[in-house]
Amino acid sequence: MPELPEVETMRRGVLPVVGARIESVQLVPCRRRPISISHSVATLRRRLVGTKIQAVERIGKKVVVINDSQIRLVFEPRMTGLVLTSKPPTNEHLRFRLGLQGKSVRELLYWDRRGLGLIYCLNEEEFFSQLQRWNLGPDACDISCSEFSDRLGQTKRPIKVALLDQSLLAGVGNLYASEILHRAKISPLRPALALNAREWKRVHQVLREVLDEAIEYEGSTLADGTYRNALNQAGSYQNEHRVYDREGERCPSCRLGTIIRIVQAQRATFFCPKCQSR
DNA sequence: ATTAATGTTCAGAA
DNA sequence: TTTCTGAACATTAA
Repeated sequence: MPELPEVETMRRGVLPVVGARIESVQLVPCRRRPISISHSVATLRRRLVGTKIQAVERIGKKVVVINDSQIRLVFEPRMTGLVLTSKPPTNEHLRFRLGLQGKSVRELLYWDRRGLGLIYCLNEEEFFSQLQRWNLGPDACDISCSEFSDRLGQTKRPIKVALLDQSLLAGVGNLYASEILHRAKISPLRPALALNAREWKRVHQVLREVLDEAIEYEGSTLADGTYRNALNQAGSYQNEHRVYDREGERCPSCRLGTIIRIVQAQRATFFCPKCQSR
């Protein structure tokens, strides 16, 4: 599920690799299909071994490791991927490993249970052309209110679906979209272009509140327990969810309605029909 | 024991 | 042009 808060937690968790020298690159042998990599392992080795890690950044829901020759190693965890610096949840689904030297951290690992994630190793030119292909909107953590409403307010798709469109806004996923709309008291079914300025302001404000809080709590670890931080510890924001996966429970906000689950764009949406009636 | 559902993304179709 | 559908894969709940 890694959405912005989980990916940001991963990024912060692996920051201690900055300054380390890359000693080895390993596509971990695994009886399942190997994880998708943009180039051959030989190319990765040529581009990475012997270089020093300069920075770890986040772009939308991806973690970007940059070395001192401006090669970017990009991890896209999709559904169940994790970037860690210590023991993964299981050895079985360990997919990729960087051996490190010179810092307290000895390795950077990529683990992925379902294996839907991707790893890219890109030089500057490749990175910027890939950036264009990704076509990501502004990051949900620092978009301004006017940019937010300008970009999302153009479509007649439901606001919940618009929030998930990474080309409009980067970082929000299925879980946080429901949480944000509940706090803003906006129905997920409303066409995005039908929101007025006051409503946009409210959604923009709670967007920041929810994401900042979720980062503070180190993300949400759902029932399947997949998501962990870089030290393989569960997040705790799931305890703060007001609607996500709480079908049938009393609405914690108005205390009158009951949380329901609907499907929009083939994804589960949770909301309170009482206080999110419009 | 099947079947549906799970956080994401994208190609290809409508 | 915009929006919808299904698939990639592994695991669990019904």
